[in-house]
Amino acid sequence: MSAEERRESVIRAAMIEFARGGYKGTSTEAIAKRVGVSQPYLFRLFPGKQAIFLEASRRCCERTTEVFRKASEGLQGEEVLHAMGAAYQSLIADDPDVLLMQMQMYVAVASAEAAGDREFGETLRAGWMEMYDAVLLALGEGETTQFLAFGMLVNVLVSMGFRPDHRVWTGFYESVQPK
Amino acid sequence: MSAEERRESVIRAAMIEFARGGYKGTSTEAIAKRVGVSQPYLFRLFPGKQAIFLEASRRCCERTTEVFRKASEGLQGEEVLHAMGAAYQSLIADDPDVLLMQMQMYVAVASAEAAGDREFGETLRAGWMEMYDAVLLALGEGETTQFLAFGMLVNVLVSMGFRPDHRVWTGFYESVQPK
DNA sequence: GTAGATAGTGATTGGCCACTAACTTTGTCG
DNA sequence: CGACAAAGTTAGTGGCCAATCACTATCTAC
Repeated sequence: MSAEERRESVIRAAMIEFARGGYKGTSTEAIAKRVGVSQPYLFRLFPGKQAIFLEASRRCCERTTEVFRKASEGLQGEEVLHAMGAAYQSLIADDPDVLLMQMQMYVAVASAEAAGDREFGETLRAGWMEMYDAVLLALGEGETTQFLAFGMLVNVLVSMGFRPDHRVWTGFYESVQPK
Repeated sequence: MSAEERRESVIRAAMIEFARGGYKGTSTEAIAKRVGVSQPYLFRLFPGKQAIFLEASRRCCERTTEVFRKASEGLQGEEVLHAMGAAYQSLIADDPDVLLMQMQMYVAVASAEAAGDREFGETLRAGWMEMYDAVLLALGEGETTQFLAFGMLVNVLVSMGFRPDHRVWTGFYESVQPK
């Protein structure tokens, strides 16, 4: 397998492992195992652990961005908001790790920033802004913030492990689709 | 100093350290240093690292809950929403670690859950629900979800290190206070 | 003053983990 | 064939870290 293909599979494996264990809580060994490759070989493909995390985070943002772009394609008005909500819902239904990876990215940036590393966050803010702008383009100034806010609440509720039948979810659905 | 007082100061120190470093990224040594006590002594006061994190998380929820209760006291209608928004804003202005600790709690629960530990999350969901119910009592069914959603977006934007003059914030303020 | 409890420390250990260095295997082309 | 490169491995290292054990100091009450 070519180095480029390997890098790709490492990033995919890293997304899963980092999503579940966090930056510090995931060993490069765990990623290597999932890829099916020896642990030291990761350091031939990437300069270090942080670089792998960074790529996985970027990929996570890109994937979400793409989902929003696709969902809003060719739609207008009320329909767009509904389609994008549904698209996000089905994204996290079929791959919950992208949601968790998002959360891990947020706290990783916060920790890096607290430790004095500005650069790490800079890259990820850029990735996040692409997603932001995709939503902005689809929904316009008025509804973008609100859409993202509800999205972030979803992230938190899922991360916290509230089951679908918990009252926080029934409250949530009544709020996004008032009768 | 009595053991109870020490436990209290450990929890306060832990909130700061865990907020910035996360669960895995914070050493018990760092907490002990901040308290001004030897590292092994922490294990006299708490059964283990996880127990310290759990207490710090609970404290973080309680503190937020209290802020919301106080802010809504004696107010009605439109005023309550505004007061609670302002209260949260001033909470995180004078102690940003509360916000970061929240985020660390979310991902820590997610990681524990992914590793098969249901119990850890159970306790923290209970703490979170107290905060939820404080908001529910103050704002009612209609606005609770929305208020929390915007709060979670604030958490994310702060964690990601977006500076106050960044356009995501101007977009945010326009959305919560439309002209 | 001494017995017991309470608060606290120093030294250590076993395990994990990111990363390095040196070596091997597998095409591939002249 | 033989040489070169690209893909990949085994073995090892230095550092950190949660948790334990055995010990010390201080106070209080009889």
